[in-house]
Amino acid sequence: MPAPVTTIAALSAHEGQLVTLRGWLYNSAGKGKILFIQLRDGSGIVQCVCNKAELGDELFEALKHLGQESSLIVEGTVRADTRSKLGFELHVSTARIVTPATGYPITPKEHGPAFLHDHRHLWVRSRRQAAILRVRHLAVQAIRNYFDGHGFTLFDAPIFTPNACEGTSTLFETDYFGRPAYLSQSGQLYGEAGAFALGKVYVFGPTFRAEKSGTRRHLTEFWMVEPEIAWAELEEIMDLAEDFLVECTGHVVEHGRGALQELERDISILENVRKPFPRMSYDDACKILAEIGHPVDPEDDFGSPHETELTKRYDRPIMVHRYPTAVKAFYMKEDPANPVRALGVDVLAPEGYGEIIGGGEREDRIDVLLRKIDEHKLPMSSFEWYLDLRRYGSVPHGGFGLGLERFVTWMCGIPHIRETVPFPRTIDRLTP
RNA sequence: UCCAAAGUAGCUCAAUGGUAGAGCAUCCGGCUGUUAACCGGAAUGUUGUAGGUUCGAGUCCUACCUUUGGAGCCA
Repeated sequence: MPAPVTTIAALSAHEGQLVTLRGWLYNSAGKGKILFIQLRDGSGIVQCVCNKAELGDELFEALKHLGQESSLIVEGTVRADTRSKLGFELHVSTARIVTPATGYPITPKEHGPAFLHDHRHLWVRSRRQAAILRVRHLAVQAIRNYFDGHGFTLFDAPIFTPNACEGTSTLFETDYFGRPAYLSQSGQLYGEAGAFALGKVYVFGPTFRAEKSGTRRHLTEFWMVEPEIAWAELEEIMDLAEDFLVECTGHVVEHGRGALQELERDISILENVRKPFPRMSYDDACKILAEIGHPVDPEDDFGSPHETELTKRYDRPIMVHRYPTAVKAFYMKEDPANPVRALGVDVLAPEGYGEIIGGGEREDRIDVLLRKIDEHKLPMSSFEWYLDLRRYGSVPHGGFGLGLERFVTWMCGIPHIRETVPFPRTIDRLTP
């Protein structure tokens, strides 16, 4: 009678018992008549001890010559052992080789990023990559939990869109039965329609940007969550962004401690993400930058080196609000107290991670909106449906967009965004 | 799009303008406590592509391709 199947993550509950594990050979080390196999099953890695005298010559020799990532099923006794990182190891009584593998390209030694990304379909098997993808999963879970638990309704926006949402970014054009269609660069305008229908909604889906940005903070395809709330003004949007980030960070830390430790993340920095986040106007941020020796032209948006210098001064995310209207999207509401400033807010993550959230209050007055569409030289006909939202019972409203991968990059404390998605799409990478 | 750097064995990298090298991976052998094991042996090359300079080019020059980092733009 075969021993019951379990997983490596659940091994501690089976100490002293005979169990079956199914997995892949992560690494092995022969020592004559004893063989150590590091078995990976997706839930963890455990050392399996094989003894020649107990397994017999034929099986022992077969296991000894098994290449990295060969799949196998092992049956053995779970034993506590202080020499194992896991605290347990499996003393193998028998094994079955499912599919032997030879020449697995990703070895335990170092590799360059181009090679690893060419083998992304295999690279995701490695400990570090698996840990990052677990953090991503927890981040998505936290985001859904937060909005679902705060009265928001999921409101899906289309991915094929007839025109630019903002008119600024470059879009991916596709052939839609003979006419052009564009991959969505934001679900926000549709989210606004949802907010006037359902009160509080969130759009959560993939977003596409054809900008030729080849930096460690950019993907051409990424996931964005965009809450949108009727009756909300800028202060309420900032309160929401703050509460949301505290909750999501807390969820990742609470449930992802093991993964974060695998990534050698300094968890104390994430535990520091508590209210209140420092809030400052763009003009005040410019003053601070000037004081610390990084002056900026206040009518121009500051760049990413300035952003980094600013965030270095704080131990938690900061919120910069009221940017110059001229550099912001047409739909952003002008500050009635100072029309050259817009009621927008960026949330900048600490440790140099920078902008993870952009949002604010939307222009709710149709006459101003008509003027802004004209000023931005956008095709009025494309926005007729959007203008209808102002024609039929417009109210103050707003929201923000969080870049999922940027949030995950920060949670993991890793240098590059491309490792936070299973198959990254960047300016020069479309495969695998 | 702009600026900078780099392309040599399956991988990571060496090689003063003068015979193409090492470690790892692979294959063979040895070892009863390894953790990126160790020891011995074997095999591994159109030096990104196309031109050019030179007696001679991996090395110098030009163009192109690819990759990496950064800027702008953004989440």
